[in-house]
Amino acid sequence: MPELPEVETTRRGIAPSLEGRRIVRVVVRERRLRWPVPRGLEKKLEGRRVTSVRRRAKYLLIDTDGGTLIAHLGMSGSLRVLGPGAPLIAHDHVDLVLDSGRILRFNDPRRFGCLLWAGDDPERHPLLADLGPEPLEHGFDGETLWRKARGRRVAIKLFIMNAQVVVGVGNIYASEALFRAGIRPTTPAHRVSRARMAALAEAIRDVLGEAIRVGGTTLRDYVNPDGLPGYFRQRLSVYERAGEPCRRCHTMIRHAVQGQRSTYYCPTCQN
DNA sequence: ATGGGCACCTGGCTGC
DNA sequence: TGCAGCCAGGTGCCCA
Repeated sequence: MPELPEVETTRRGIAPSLEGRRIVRVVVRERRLRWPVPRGLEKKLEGRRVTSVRRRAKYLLIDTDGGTLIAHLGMSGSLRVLGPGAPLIAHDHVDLVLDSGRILRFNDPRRFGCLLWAGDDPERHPLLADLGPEPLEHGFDGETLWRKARGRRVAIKLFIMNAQVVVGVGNIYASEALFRAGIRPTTPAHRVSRARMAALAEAIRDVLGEAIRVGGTTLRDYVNPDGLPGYFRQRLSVYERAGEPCRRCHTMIRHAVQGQRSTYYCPTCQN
């Protein structure tokens, strides 16, 4: 569920409670996530001190003085920081108990998320090794996009959702960024001009940045580590607005399916 | 190498 | 009220 803004909001929410704290106990109630929670993860983590909490793409990297825990929230996962003795609810799969008494609790109804051990140098982990640039950092611009699009006939929406092209752009923000850039989602990637790729890169940065600033998008069940929703939903231009008027030109927003996923666009503003 | 489709899972909503 | 069917913030993997 969470895209980059929701993962970043999660990171900012949990980091202050984790950094500098020691993990005193790890409780795994359900190992069957996207990949099984490794046997022995408890032993790896117990007694370790958290040094930092970082994000790469939609992965959270919890660095300790003895290696790094990789966490992914999948479609329905969340991490919350709770007080001692907080009651369990359905799908509370894993707890990291801290020396402060607080608990970092991983909940994931659909179990598409994962918790994996990366040891030192997590960047070399197979899941992270081949990732493209971070959209909010230097090294991502229209030129990068344009170059990678040479010879690529895939639809531009699928192209920007490809983590080898750029990371962190999921289904909501792909539609939103294409609306802002005025590009039809079905346009083959290699047909998008340099100038429009520049506009698209800027739109991606803008929409992700704005979403982070308001705590991400809550459509159904996303909550940040304090249990609060994100407020970007009311700023969505097209996502889940099929049949409603475009905020810019009042044409009805349209729905389409690409790669078995919903796409939304304005047929007038996006060409 | 590229593109397309499937799989993994639970829960909420819709319509008969 | 019950239930089948459809849909959902992701992404690795298999096949042509």
